[in-house]
Amino acid sequence: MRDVAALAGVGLKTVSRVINGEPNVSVEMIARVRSAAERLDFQPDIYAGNLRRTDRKTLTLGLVVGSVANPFSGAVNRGVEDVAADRGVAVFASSLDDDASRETRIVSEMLRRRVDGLILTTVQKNQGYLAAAQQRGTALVFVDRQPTGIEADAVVTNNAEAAATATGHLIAHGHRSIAYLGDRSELWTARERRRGFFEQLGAVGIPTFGVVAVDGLHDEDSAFHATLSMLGDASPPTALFTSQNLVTTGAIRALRHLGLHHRIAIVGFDDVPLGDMLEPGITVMAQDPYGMGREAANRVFARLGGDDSEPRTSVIASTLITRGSGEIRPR
Amino acid sequence: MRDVAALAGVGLKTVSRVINGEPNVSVEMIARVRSAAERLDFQPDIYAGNLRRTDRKTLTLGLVVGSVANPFSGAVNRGVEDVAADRGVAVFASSLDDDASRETRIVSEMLRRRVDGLILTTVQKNQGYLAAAQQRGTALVFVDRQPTGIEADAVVTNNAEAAATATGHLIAHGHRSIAYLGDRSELWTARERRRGFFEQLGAVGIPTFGVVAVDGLHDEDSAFHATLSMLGDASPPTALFTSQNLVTTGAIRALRHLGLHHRIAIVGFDDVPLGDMLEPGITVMAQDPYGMGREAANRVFARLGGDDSEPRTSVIASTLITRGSGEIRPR
DNA sequence: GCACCGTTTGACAACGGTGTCATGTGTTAG
DNA sequence: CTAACACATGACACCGTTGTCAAACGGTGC
Repeated sequence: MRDVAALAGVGLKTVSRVINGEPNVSVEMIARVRSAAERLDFQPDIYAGNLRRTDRKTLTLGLVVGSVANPFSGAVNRGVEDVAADRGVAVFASSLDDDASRETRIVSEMLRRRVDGLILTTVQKNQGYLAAAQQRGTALVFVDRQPTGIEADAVVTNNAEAAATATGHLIAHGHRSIAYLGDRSELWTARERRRGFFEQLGAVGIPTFGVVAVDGLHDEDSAFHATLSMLGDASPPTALFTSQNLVTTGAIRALRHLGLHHRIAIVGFDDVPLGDMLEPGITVMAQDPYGMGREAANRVFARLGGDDSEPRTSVIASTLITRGSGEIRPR
Repeated sequence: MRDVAALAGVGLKTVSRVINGEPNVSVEMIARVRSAAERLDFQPDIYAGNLRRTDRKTLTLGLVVGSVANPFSGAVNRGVEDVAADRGVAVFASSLDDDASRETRIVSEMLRRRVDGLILTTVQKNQGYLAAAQQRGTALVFVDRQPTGIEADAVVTNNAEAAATATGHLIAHGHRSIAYLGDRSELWTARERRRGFFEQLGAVGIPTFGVVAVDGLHDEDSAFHATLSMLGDASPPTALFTSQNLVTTGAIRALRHLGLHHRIAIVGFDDVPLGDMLEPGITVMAQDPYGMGREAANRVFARLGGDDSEPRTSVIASTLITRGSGEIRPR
């Protein structure tokens, strides 16, 4: 900037004024500074400016998700980005792989970069360590998770309700013996879906003590093997409820492996890519990750804009998409 | 930091020394500063430090991709992130949607944030506008694109060669009438794949003037309709080569819509999620986006580390995955 | 006892910008 | 003609941190 000022033969502050479009600068000055800036390809350093600026905004958001390579996280990321981009805000995304030990490190890395807000899909049991950052003005929004040990906004799917609806769908098609294939129970979403599943069974009077339920499935492979061994039992279930997309594909793989994909019903939580083109098509309870990302970003900007109402939890509805696999009736 | 110094009753510089682990500080000082920093939950401002620091590194990378919601881009993103995270570098990802007008804005936004390096999947015809940034020391690496108007590293798939191999695979299964369904020809990758396709036809003596080729397909819908109208012709092709994953799924949808998915062969460029579970399974030429991301990040860090050799293009091989759809023989 | 040296510490300037304020200039009202 | 005022401009301090340098201190060798 000094170079620009020198080249244009004006004071530093005048350059600053022109660059930031402040009023009370003569047209001649504006032209001179503009052309000098152009010639030097001057780009103001956003962080240097923020050092002195009173609002202290870095126009930066941190997003912590499972993995940026996961389609669910990708859609959340995109939702956040779209809202942020409208305000000239850039987004740091970081993958956690559901590894609690990485969480603290990643978050602290982002705080060192003075992000204005953090959107988090946390895995640690307690998020109390974020209180200091929140106190200092960092906007905190949890997405697909309910925070523990701290009061903050959250954006979640109607997990229990949606799981109950999905389960009800199987029951409505005549199933009484439905197995549950779930993710690791440390995850709040997994517990909620499990709860919805069992509550629905209870609601229609299906005894829950005999229900086959496997937890702790976190990838295709573990789901594949869990499904195989489950269906090898003496009295296998007539339908499966899978609580997450990787678990769903793993289970489908197992059904096909055994040639049972036209006989055993399955409803998955979370949409599966190309789920409509399989045979049968995969019936799913589809979440709206893009909408969740948008809502989370909107909450962040509302907080940054001064909204100091009570922390609120936005619930984003999911939709049952029937494609065939959930409508198979038991023999 | 001033607060920490005051609380510990030491000078500013001493705090700085402790935080950065510089030598020649007494153990007693270290303990006093540490505990004060702890009590205030002090996080150094990385950008303020970089202002004065001589190396001037923000430990930040910019990544410009098609869309963070696209699985290909997601995998690239993850590859970049994994390499960057090892060095404590954070990644800004931004989606372009192949919209040339957004490119300049997004890049300039990143330069204002003083990213150490930029990894770009550009769409504009010319990247000469990046020369000034490159001059100033920003490491530039193009991924899935060959730069024009500037000399810089690139990481690409062996597009032409892989397209030729895929085409050869169809020819080897008896096809002589193969249609080409391609992306917009402004994209370098689309042109390369088209070239590989036609060169392979030429190589085995199939006259190319009669070949049905459609360009400009950029989403499922356009590919769906292009495929429908193509197969409604008097003498439809016996096989399809689709140059991109969305085009592939659009074409598959059309084949199923017409009930031709077991009669017309198809080989897609770029892998399709769950491609192995369709019937028939989808034969694809799978790229390695994760590997591309890693390689791109490695190139960036090599340049930042002082490597000033000639710009080089890394070619990442792709793999033909046969699953059924590419092995259908013509009637 | 004194010069010399290495270690520990803090004062101060600097990084690239912005906020504040004073100064200079031209215009308008009385 | 002068006071009052709005506009245009730049000098200067400051944001949070690190590089440089000098000062204070204790130990060592002569």
